[in-house]
Amino acid sequence: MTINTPEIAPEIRYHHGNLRKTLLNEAGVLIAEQGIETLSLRKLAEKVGVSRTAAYHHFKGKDDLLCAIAAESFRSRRERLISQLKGSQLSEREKLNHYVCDYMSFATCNPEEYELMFGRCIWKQSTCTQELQDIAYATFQYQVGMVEHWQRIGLLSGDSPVKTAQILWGTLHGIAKLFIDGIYTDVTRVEEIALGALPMFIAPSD
Amino acid sequence: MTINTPEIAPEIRYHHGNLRKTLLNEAGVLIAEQGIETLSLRKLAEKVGVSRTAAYHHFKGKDDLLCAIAAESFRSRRERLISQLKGSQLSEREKLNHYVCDYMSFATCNPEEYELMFGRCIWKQSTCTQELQDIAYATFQYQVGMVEHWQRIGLLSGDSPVKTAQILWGTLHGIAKLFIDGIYTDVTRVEEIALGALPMFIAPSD
DNA sequence: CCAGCATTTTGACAGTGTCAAGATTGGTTG
DNA sequence: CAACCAATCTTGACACTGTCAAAATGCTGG
Repeated sequence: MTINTPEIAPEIRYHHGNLRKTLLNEAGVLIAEQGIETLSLRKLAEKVGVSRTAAYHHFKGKDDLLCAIAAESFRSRRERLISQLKGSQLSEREKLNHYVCDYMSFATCNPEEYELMFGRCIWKQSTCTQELQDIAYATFQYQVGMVEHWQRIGLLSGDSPVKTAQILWGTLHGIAKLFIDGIYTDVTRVEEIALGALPMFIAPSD
Repeated sequence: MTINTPEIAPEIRYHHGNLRKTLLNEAGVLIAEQGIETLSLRKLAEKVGVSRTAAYHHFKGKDDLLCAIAAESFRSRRERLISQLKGSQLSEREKLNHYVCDYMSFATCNPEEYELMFGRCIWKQSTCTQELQDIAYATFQYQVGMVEHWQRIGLLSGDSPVKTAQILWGTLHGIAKLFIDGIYTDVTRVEEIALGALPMFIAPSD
């Protein structure tokens, strides 16, 4: 029995093996494809090939699953931020430009993932996971650090790094959201608008 | 017949009389109280004292009802904008300040209404009413006109009025949304942040 | 080999939006 | 005044949804 390798020929078994990770992955695919509000645990279970309530032994409920996906997104986003600014022979001004473009590109290319990370469906509930809160706060803090650095070298204006970071983030977030939510329809100009907003933050040279 | 005044003693009648308006009003109350995603047509019908599917003879469906509420909000918002800037002995700079504060105040004091007007639940669907599109576009155009005026008198910087209006609106919208959606929790500082962003748009006073 | 435990399933319940068909009423026309 | 008709509302039903309790199943340590 079970001489056939189960990972090469994953036939239907009662114990899935790594259902939690599979659920997270497939849920991410479904969300990206069909949107975050039309995701249902039942559709997800059917797609994975498992019973309706199987997910409840790996997550406390739907919100818990969404929080786990969002936390994973924050982790990957934070690592991308770090790797982008570490090894690079770009000038600081180019790095700032690149950061803005990358932020808008991520938002417009992965609108449902962005909505999940920064949308109300997670944060408005009081059921927000501590894990998610931690990684999200860490990511924001890292961005505050970036702003602080750009202020120190005289690239960005403004007094308080936190305040400046809040305004900068708010601006990018607002423009992105107006597109993602379908109020602005011309997606090709989202980066253009964001870059147009950037000079307001730049300190007057000399 | 009908000597007894039906508006003073509104006993239960088969024909409600003005169900459409009542549904709109009560739906607005429910949304403001309990949030937009927890609004259900059945709860609404029960509150109004009518059958589950009565609303379907006045609206094509839930989306249609939401669009009608949002359209009404846009109308009232537009009128408020106009009346604020018309009769007022404030300086133009004070008017701009007032506009920003009022925008943030409206968003934070009526978060669910704001979410309904500018959130994805309406605009992402393809079922957006033509009436809603028209009044929303008119409202935005009015704001573009305001920006154009402030640019002409040298108060606001930037070249294209549309572009500047997009960035300004995006900034206010982003900050408001970060609060409304529960990412920023300190609501008392939302106006402070928005006013802190404003100087970036102000033209340098030669 | 078997008991215990983690995992998965089945059954069920309360909600939801929405459609079709029937019931009631008010206004209009003969 | 009466009869009809269209507008309005209700009842019934269906397919979904999230979630819990109890039963079934498979893995694993003793």
